[in-house]
Amino acid sequence: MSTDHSTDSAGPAGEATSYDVASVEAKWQQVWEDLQPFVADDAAVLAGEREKRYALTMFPYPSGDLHMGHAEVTALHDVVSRYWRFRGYEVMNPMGWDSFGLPAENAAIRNDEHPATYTYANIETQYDSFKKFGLSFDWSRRLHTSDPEYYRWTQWLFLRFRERGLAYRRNSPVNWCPNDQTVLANEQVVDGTCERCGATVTKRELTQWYFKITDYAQELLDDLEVLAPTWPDRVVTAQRNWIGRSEGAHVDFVVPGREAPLTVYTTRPDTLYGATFMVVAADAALAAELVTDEQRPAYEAYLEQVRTASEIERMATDRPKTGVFLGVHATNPVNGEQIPIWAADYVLADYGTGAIMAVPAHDQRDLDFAKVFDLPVRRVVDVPGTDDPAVTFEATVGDGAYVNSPLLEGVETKADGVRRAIEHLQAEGLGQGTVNFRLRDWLLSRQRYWGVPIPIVHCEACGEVAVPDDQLPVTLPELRGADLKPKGVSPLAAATDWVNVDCPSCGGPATRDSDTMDTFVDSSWYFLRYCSPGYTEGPFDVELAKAWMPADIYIGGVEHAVLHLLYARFFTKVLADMGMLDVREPFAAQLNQGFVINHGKKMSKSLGNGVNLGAQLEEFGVDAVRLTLVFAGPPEDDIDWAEMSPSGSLRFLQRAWRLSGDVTSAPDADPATGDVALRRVTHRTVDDAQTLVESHRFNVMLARTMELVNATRKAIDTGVGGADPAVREAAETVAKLLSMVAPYVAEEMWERLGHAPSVAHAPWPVVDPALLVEESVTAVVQIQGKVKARLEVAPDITAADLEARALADDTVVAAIAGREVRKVIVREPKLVNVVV
RNA sequence: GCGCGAGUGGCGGAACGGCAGACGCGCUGGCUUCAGGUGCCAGUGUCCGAAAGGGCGUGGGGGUUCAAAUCCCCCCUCGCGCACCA
Repeated sequence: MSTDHSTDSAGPAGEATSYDVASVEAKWQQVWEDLQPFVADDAAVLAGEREKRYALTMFPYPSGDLHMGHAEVTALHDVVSRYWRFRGYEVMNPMGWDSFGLPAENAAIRNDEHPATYTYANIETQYDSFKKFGLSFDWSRRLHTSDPEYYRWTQWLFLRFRERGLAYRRNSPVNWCPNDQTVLANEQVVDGTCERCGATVTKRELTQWYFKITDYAQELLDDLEVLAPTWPDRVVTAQRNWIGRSEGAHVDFVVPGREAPLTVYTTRPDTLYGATFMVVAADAALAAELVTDEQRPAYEAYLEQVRTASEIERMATDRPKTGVFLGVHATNPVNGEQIPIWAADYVLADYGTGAIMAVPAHDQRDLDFAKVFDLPVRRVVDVPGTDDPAVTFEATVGDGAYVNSPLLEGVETKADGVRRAIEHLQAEGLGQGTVNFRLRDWLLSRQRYWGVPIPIVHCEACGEVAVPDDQLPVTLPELRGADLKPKGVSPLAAATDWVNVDCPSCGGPATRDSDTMDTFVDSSWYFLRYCSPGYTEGPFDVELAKAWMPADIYIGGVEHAVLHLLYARFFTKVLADMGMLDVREPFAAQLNQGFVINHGKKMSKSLGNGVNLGAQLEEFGVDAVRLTLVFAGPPEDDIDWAEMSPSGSLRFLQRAWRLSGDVTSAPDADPATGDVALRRVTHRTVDDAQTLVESHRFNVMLARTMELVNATRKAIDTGVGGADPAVREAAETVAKLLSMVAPYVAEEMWERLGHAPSVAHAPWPVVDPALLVEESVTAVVQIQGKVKARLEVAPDITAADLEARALADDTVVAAIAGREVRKVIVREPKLVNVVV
């Protein structure tokens, strides 16, 4: 189908009735290129000449060309940034590429080439598409995280973090993706599978680099309160859950024959009398150490079984509990009872102390375990309305009277019980009140090629040695094709020329760390680099970052609710502690756009239901596609492209454009001499548009713009006519409002209205408050809350007058029909409610 | 299981506690047109009615209020997030 929506056809007066989309796009792309209208002026902001606004959108990964999702998010971004520019702010509006990562590496293996080939070719494709899309980005700030000039500073930051004890190496079981042959951060494991490729994740014991994000757990949690008013609830909640703060106690259990006590973390120290056994994580070192020789074969067999079980199996909550007795006992500190210590996989090695006291009566998981292995169940809280869990096998968790608990006699609530128990434990030196977090340290090592090399050298004599700052960047060796195939260790390890170096410290033989960094490291600070992209003295110019930060809005997908957004917050806090930033939160406000879906389903290659952005642009033009995306509904909602009408959008744009041909007054005509009724509509529309854009209700802003177009059309055809200056004012206002969404047609209108480009440089219409006051308003009269009559009244009518007019109205009198008027509520000038 | 969020015409969606359905899509009829498309005019929640007019209507039930799509409680449905975190 090759529908031509843009053929000029002659109207009755020989006037063109539509514009040609393709030629208009070509024309204005060239003009914008020449004008360079969107470069942010650092000097103006540093000097305090203009207030700054920093509009940020999550930068894309360069896989293929842009798709509908990119189109939507950048269309929304452009509304905000163009609006801010209109309102006189100095707007920074950058874009770049998150260009390290696996897809490029996999493509390189497939095509026997270097990952950079795929990466930079796609970047150029996307760059051209962004330009065609008419976005007002400041391309002078363009960056790519895979450029050595960029990743030099990623390495620099890593070294600074390490100096502060915030980057460290340790040996521990890690999530391993057998397909990508690399480790994954906890955050990248989704339902036991690799977030990227979907392969079932397994565990491996490896020495890996970590960022100590847990040092900032409390602050990351606390500052969510600050963000809550301007961040989406779901993001704040997701982060709060992810950080997972809980309050409880460490309790020491003496293990006879062992010097150190076995310490557990519990949120229910008040149920200590009900602890009838203990469980240690099967894969924790502790379990291997505690097990008796007699039980060792059984334990090792169990451990083997646990290790080979996939994450998916392990995480299935309804699967029967498994475990093995370790052959040892511990002493319950409050009653001296000897209780058995078991190993099981339902206890996690890396949460709390990796060991728990099991209170089966009041914890369902412990009860399930007790049931399987026939361990005793002792109720210590008598929760009203429940039966003994030992009988029902339903653990109880509510408040109740403590039983079998001498220390807690007379205590009635859980909160009091916990408090009393902690006081006792602390007084007796048996334990400590404490706080625990679910958040783990961020595992950043990756055994892949296309990422930032970790700037560390391992020397036999000196150990771990940082590459000196003046030797940064540690650049990637040139590897391609089959060299990059995953082999369980980083491909860099095989590049012997690159790996073998002299120790920077002693000059002896040493090897480079051959892992690369998680690409989330790259994206944790790119928004700072935008502030001074060419800076060579550090990752960013501190003065400029202080001037531009925080980003006033961050637009992007909600899929980054925990990963990227938490990491970026962490980096910002560390950099603030280093004195390089004076904000502790990077993103003042956030907007999560919905997905563009098709026929009710997420677009995907496997479903084959993708909508090709390029084809849509070809058929309807950039403006119509952008208008469709922004008008579809609230930005947070999903858009089902199958239910949208880009052809309707184009029809509207043609209708708006036609206005500009019907204005016959001079460009400098004084609007004050124009028709007041139309001027009222214009000024009311501008006033509303401001509120609507600021509250991100862009779809309603467009609805108002459509109403203004309709009103202007009516004025031209059946009202004051095209020569009235109010018509010019209205048409110019349409061009400006529309330019935030449909820049091509807006420029075209602006030019046709006799102005020099660009409409983006035109002043925002100043709202005349006098024109916001309506000549008359429609007051409704309700009887018992039902509307019975409407009255045209002056906006400044008094309550008494309005009531009198309402009660004198014929239909009102008839509706009251002699009944007794009990009460009259008057909300002048809009409403009267009569209660009879 | 826990936590968020959302339910409004045929559809996307509007609506400071105060006229429900703005704006648009679609559809129906008419004008323009050789024709299709475009453009223009009128209509379009639902029920009764020829009309005037009236009844009913924002997932269901209850409540607060002169007045509830909007606030409160309970329930249902859908979507999303987290999930053996002691």
